Amino acid sequence: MSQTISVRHDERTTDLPDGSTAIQALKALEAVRGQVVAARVDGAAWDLDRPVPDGAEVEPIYADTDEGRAILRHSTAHLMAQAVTDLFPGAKWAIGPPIEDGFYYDFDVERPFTAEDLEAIEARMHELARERQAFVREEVSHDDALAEFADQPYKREIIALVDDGRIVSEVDVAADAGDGDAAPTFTVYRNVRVGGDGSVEVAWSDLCRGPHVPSTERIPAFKLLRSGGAYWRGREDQPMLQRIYGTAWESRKQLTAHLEMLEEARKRDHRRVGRDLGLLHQPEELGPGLSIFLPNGALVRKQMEDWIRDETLARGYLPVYTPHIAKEDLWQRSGHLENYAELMYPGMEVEGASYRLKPMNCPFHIMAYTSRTRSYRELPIRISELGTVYRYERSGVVNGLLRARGFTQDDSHIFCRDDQVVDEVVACIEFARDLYRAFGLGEPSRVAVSTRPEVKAIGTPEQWARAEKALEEAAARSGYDYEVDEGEGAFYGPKIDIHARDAIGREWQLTTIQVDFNLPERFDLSYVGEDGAKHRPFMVHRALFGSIERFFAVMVESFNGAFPTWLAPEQVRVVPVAADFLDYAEEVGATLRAQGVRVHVDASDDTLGAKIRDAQTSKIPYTLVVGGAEAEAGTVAIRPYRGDQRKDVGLATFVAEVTEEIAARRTEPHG
RNA sequence: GCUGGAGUAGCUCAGUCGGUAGAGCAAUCGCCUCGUAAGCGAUAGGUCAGGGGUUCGAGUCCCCUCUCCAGCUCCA
Repeated sequence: MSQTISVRHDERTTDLPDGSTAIQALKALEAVRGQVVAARVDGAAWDLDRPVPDGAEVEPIYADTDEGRAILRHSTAHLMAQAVTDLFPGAKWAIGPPIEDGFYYDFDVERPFTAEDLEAIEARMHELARERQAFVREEVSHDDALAEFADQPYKREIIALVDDGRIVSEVDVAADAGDGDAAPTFTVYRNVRVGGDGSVEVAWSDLCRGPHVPSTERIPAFKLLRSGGAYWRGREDQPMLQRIYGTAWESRKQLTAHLEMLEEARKRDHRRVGRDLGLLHQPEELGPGLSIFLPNGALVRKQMEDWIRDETLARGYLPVYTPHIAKEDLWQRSGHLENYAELMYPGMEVEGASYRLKPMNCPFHIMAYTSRTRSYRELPIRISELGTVYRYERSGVVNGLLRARGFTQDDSHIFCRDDQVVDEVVACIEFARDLYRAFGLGEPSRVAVSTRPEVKAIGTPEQWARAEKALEEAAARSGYDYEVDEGEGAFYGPKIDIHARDAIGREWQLTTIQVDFNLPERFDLSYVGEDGAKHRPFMVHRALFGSIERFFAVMVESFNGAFPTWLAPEQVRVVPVAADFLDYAEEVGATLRAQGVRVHVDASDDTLGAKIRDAQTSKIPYTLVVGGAEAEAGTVAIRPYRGDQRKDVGLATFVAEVTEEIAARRTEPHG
């Protein structure tokens, strides 16, 4: 055993007494440049107060990085669990990982938490934080871990799962594998009170892999957000626990900014904005998950639909229209009754036959394909439709337009040869990219390849492997970094899902592209090849908006109802300063209308201020104020929803500007 | 589907101890005719989500159902 150890950071090395901790090493190496919460030692996350081995490469983990925040949040989860244990004696605790923007911890308690409980827990957390409790890491044996958590059944279950080599979640498993064949070592983190006289008292302990911040006072800003039920290990056959969500940040400023973002998101809710701006109506009379697009909403939607119709035609897709229902036999043959029945509305008996509302459009597009013999010369055949489908979603999941029971997909099915699949999928990804750009969403935030589900998958493993390979190849060729979501594919084939972020940073799953080798077989699809023989085509399903309704909701929330001019239901509002100038206002309106601009002349007898306010709160891109001066000179005073007013602009100039902005489908206001 | 919370005018909300329903905005009508975010006045608007129960009496207390919200699960 040597008296000194050597540590290094970047190119520097230094010697320290044996037993030196990570923070001592970092300081000795002058490697600390900010608020450090933990270290990285030879690539592994490491507590600052944990001794480092000889020869270690040591790096700081800062609080203002994703990794640093995750550690901070994980520690905050422990703090919360300690507070819950204090306030709810007998509470059993399950797991408490960091998540995007926060953390949660699941508890088994006598009754669900109330809002008042959360306030009390948060208050207790602040008290505990002020006690400056140290997080102390301790390695314990398997048996000691079992004994220590004898009255914590969920912790014991985690230990058992580790024993079995099954991992619940990377974040929470406390075992340190890597000791070869030795029994796993478990780590326990103890929250320790240090008295003024140097006495120590263990306040709370949890089985946890860590690392943690050194002390509770190093948690600068946190807030509990909500509570709700959550199944143990996420499985419906398991007991329901009570989960508390919270958020924690490296500074009060960051916390405040995050809370403001949440409030902004709440205010932007498409159900609220949709009602305020007359876009949507969801009367109870229709039933859950069903919506009316009011005229303002319908005009926005029409622009979306026009865009996708024009683009699909331009890219060689062939339009079809298909019915909303079909005989049950069709759904039998497609496999939907076998694999998708729980999401389908029940049958309607008519003239001795049972009909079903369609949950998907594929069988209809297949009927379009099989309407006559197909030649290899025709492929790929891209059948396209805005197809409205109905899915009997479980009652708890329905959510406005984001999760509806009736919705419309910009659905296409591409029938192609084996050697065309990758090209077609790449073209779909590029199409989706163009769509996101056109609608102001920027670049995709996430591209994920979903593979064969463990349950409910049809087709052979070889077919799946081939289709998954094609999708991965296409994803790679598209140039985006992609992830693989194991087991998340559709029952008939693997898929690529594309996500995008909206104006306030939230991520949405929109586009889906799926390769299907199954339906072509079920429907015995074929084309005549160059060799005169029959061949089986592949099928690519794809919906770029995903659902028009969901994408519409994302548009509403991303733009907060203030649509770019080309999408806005009312593009220009003409406001006469007084009734005397109504004639000129009508003339301005007629001029714009003649150019296809959606314009409304405010002929009410409200005051000018009230009319301006109405136009502003309606988020109309341009308000034109006209009075004597404008009528005299043939000009308008322009008040854009965003940006500065411009007076004495010639009417012809404004018409030219606004029509150009609309034609170019700009997502940023002109000028 | 599961756990919890909530439903009062078109919207946002008040309604005390169980005593018979209220405001602002919106709407309608009238006055005002206005130069850049709310002029003034009047009128109308309710099966208090629906059903049942307790009570002399229920928006209020109890039960059931529906719908919505949050979370889980699921998903475009």
